[in-house]
Amino acid sequence: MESRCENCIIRQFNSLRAMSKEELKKVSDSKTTKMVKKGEPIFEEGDKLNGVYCVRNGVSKLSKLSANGKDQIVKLASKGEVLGQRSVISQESTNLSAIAVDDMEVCFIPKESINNTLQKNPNFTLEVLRHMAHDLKEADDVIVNISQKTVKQRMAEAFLYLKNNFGEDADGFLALTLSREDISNVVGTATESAIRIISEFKKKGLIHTSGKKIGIKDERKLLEMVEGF
Amino acid sequence: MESRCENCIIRQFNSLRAMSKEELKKVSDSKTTKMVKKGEPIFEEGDKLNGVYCVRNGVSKLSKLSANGKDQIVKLASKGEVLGQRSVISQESTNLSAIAVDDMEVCFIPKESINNTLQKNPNFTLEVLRHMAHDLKEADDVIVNISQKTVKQRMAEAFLYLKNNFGEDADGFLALTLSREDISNVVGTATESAIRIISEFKKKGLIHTSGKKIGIKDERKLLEMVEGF
DNA sequence: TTAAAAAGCTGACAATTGTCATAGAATCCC
DNA sequence: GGGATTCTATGACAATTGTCAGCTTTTTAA
Repeated sequence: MESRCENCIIRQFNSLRAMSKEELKKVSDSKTTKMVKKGEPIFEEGDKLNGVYCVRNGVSKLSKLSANGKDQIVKLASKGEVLGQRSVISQESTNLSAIAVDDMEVCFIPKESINNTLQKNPNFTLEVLRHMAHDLKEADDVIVNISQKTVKQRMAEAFLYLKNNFGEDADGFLALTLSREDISNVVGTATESAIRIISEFKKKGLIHTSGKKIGIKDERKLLEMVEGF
Repeated sequence: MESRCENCIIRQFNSLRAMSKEELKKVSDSKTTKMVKKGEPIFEEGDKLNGVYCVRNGVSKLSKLSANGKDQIVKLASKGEVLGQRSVISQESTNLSAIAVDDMEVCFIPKESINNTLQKNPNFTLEVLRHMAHDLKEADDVIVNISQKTVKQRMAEAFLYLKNNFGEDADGFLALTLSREDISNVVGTATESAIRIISEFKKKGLIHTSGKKIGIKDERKLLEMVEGF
């Protein structure tokens, strides 16, 4: 189901909102919509991107393969986020892979529309810049967390992050269900370690699980653990 | 010794080069130059910055304090780099401290000049954006390195990084001399671990030392170690 | 529906890394 | 110039984390 960018509410959440009506019309005329099934890539590390992808539905993991064959998930992007901006801006091939965690619906916007607007509309550029400044700050936080916190602390933090950013379903489970392997790749640890810590948290009554679903039981204690108590 | 921004060659290396003559003149009239002694802060985590700092001489470490009381060095900035951009752009207090590793000379540019140009000169904004895109890509690499490589690999990488970015002196030592503690804070490990690995590298003939100075002896083997052989 | 594949789980063990204690070397500064 | 302080270095030990192996459960697809 196609629609016009001018009317797309998703736009309210990202830098596209700083575009003028005319610019949006051009974008809308050149964009294409794409369905991506769970597990399929939107793009992969090293690809040269000819545009950016705006997430309409579903969640994507942005990850980077390390020399030892493990993926590190750097960011989870959902509705309203724009993927591939950095690559288009710096005109380099992308350093991250984007893989669907859910079934997804994304809009592809050719780089010409983006670059054109970047050069002509300072408000748009500034808006993109603000977003990127935010991402960079977050990246700094991730660096400090990974290097200074224990795996257990980072696991606790990851669960809280998932709750705060993706919410819970009707039964009190985290709305975004990740495989144990994905969780370990967010946290930056071995899958077995992640599983072990999940078992431990369950025993301690911090979380509860059902299949691969995880629910938070004692948020306060998880928070204390993140802080180091 | 004061001088005019219009004539400053440092500018060639950073986003200020995208400013027009008039804009540069305004910047030059409002800027102040400051000497910062080794060990002194330019600004500290949580400060609200009223402008950015352009490094004319010396090296600064950008670090973030973690809950366990250790600093994590996120970036080493030298001649030509602009500090505090992110904070000024997002109008938040800064998330990093900037401390002089050397004696430094920096120019302070009030945020009004920057913000004004950001709103009026798309080329400048785009240039800043490109820089930030680059920083973000580097930050992703750091995340993957820290989470997927061993301390030994990261130490080897740090030495190569120091050689490539700051060069060597006449005697073949790394031009930028960091304390063992700073090295451990770049790598994200305990100071004792860093020292132990330095000893080990010395025994294996990968590096040589003289006091706190470190020189690279076998670059190839260090590289192999980084790659995981 | 069922066989195959993938994901989840646990134990045992090894490797890595951090912590604490201590001592010598270098540096600072009065 | 000499005492105090900080930095470097190393040993001993403990804690954390990763690896491998084997088993169970869940999911996938023929």
